[in-house]
Amino acid sequence: MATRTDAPTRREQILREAARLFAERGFHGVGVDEIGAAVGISGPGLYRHFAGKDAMLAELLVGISGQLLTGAKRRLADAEAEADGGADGGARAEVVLDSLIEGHIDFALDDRPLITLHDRELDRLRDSDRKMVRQLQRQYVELWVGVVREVYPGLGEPAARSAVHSVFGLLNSTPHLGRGGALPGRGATAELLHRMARGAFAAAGV
Amino acid sequence: MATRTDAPTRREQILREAARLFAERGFHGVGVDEIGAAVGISGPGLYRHFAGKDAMLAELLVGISGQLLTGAKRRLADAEAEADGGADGGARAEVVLDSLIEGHIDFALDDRPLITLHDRELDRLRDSDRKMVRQLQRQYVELWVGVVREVYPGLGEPAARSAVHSVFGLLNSTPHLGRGGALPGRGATAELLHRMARGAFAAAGV
DNA sequence: CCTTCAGGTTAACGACCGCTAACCTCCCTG
DNA sequence: CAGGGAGGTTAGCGGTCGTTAACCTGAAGG
Repeated sequence: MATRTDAPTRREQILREAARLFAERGFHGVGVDEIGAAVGISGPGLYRHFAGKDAMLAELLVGISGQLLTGAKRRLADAEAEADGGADGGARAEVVLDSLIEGHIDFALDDRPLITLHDRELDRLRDSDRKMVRQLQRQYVELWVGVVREVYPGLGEPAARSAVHSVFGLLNSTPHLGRGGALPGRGATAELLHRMARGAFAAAGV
Repeated sequence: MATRTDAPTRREQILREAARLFAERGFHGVGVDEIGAAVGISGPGLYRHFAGKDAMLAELLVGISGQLLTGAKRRLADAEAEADGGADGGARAEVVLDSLIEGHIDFALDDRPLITLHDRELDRLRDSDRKMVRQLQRQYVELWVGVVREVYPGLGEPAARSAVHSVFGLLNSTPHLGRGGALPGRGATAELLHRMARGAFAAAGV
């Protein structure tokens, strides 16, 4: 894993602050002057880095969806490679499912503003960008559905897809946990979410 | 139960359409002219019924929160009255929890736009309205937490609160189930969500 | 040393939006 | 039948917002 030690570029800085502001007050609720102020430059200076306000949102959403999908594919491939000796497909699927859940939880806990934007501001995109994001999201969902149905063969495809969407709703609830009296540490929260997700899937699978 | 057969008033009509539009494109993304057009009158005509755009959102959010809380209190009281003979508190708590889940699912399935607004546009309210909504939400959560801890005594209060928020995230995922390939009927969806919620709680409770 | 260019600045334009003002038109009622 | 209020209409004001234009500056490169 290539951990970055260099300073974030101005572009990345802008994207980070824009994501935070969009998540807090909504896309239309944030002005470009505010975004500029958040990174120390003023309003129209942003246009040296982005074509417009829409372009920032597009890059954020495409980036999120792509990152989620790429991570999931990697986890799937890792598990395949690791267990190429053992013939027990069911047990391998269980491991993959746990890995997918863990990855999604990491994302939901570390990038709450992005997780918020992800299912809130999709309709503010240009048609082409929105189609791109939707396609990435669909691939991500279908990857989960495949793994879930391997672990719970009794589950039909529509039910599995509904179950996956619902578990996403469960995992993406992390922004609501912030306000007042959450669990002590990040680890405990992650573990609780993981157990609940597995419990929900188990209950869905007959 | 007093089922209404009379036609909805203009006010209610406006609130319904406003809720739908706000949920689709966000509070700031909808103009008053659009809301007016959706009910057949034009722009400023709305001001005969509401003090302003903010007032519509406020009435919607306060109404939702109040309705959820009132329904939950009623279900709690009903269960207390119904089981005043049997001394088995644990079994009664189970029944109450099932009833709470059922009520929340009904709401999430029947009023998807409202459920969407409920956790998306809260920050667009005036301070006093926002405090009111937050208080109602908090009471609703605490009512759930009490019941959940009765069913799963091993669960600490912070964990129970987190679990409740997460299950809300699961149940409120219904807007995402609409797009393409959902389950056949409303009943099947409700049943699946119910099972998953119970499974999630069970997995949370050690 | 001159040029170039990345990355800023402020001023200002045009569009849009929430809201008010002024006016109109039924319908109900004494 | 007078009149008054409920519920509309259109015109327009004031403010905000995204975007562009024009200009400035400091550092790199030949």
